[in-house]
Amino acid sequence: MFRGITPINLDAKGRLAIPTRYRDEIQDRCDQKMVLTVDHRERCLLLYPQPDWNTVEASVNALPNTSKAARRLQHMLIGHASDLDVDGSGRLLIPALHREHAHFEKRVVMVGQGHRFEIWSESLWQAKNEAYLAEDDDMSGLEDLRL
Amino acid sequence: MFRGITPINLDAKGRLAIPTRYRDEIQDRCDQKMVLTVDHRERCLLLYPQPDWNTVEASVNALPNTSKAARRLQHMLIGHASDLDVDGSGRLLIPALHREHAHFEKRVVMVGQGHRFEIWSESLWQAKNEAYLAEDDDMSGLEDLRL
DNA sequence: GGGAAAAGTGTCGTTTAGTGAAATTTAAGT
DNA sequence: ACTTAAATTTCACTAAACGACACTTTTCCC
Repeated sequence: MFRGITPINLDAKGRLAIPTRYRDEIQDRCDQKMVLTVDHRERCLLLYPQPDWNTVEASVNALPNTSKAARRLQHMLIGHASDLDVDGSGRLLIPALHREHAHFEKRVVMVGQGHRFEIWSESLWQAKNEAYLAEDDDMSGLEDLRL
Repeated sequence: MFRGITPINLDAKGRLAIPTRYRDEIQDRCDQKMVLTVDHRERCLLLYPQPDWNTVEASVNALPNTSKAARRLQHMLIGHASDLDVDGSGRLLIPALHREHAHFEKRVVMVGQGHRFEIWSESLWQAKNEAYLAEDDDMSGLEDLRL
């Protein structure tokens, strides 16, 4: 399980060095084979170990393509999915289009989300957090939740 | 399986250079013989290895042609299909009519979609993505989906 | 039918981006 | 505090993509 948030500097070629504490698990789980795609509602990227991605892809593809929401998901998630290999130094080259899509400059944050990671431009991430704090706290539908 | 998204510049004659990472697979799969057609609901082109196209064509032809939707599919997909050979430098000449249909200028993106590719004008692709991000997030019917 | 122009094809050279390795810096353990 | 190991940054090399050029073929017009 991936958890925690790590700030990372991309290098001059747009490569992202994976935090050391995740490397063993990634090695075990997918033999360095990852899949990068975009989030369909936020300007951030999603990084899956390949086996986990395969299940996501299968369930998205199984949706009825009469549904508009389903086609949107298929277009965004599947359309942007790219296979990436972790190199010998534990780095991933983020394709140029993905960097542009998520407005990456030098500093990004890598956010563990269980079986996948979110990757944000640091400035967008901060803005997002500020926005959440400022928002009204509408917890309707979540009344039974104990935090 | 074709996966990933690649930006490409068409040359002055409207030729598209296939990304090298796909070339071996295309060579194996169809001996450089591809089929290009148009999508029936988006302004983009679809590129199949010839054997994959043959199965698509067969199943579209098998549809009852009493159905209006079926005739539309046959008209669009089969009507616009054209055989293309990858040249010695790994390039495809996109016929002028297809370029016009999909509003190609210099920059296009090639999107791997499993057994086929979508090819978009870069500006249309970006516009489509922005539209999706801006859209209201109506996920009704997809409540059980785990991404 | 001949000529010219346009469209198509192939090759080459330059530039840019991707890859891998090396070296310096940081951290950790003795 | 010093040694060792590890991680990150920098540099150098390789390969792919781009643009340019030249040659071939077809088509349209005279």
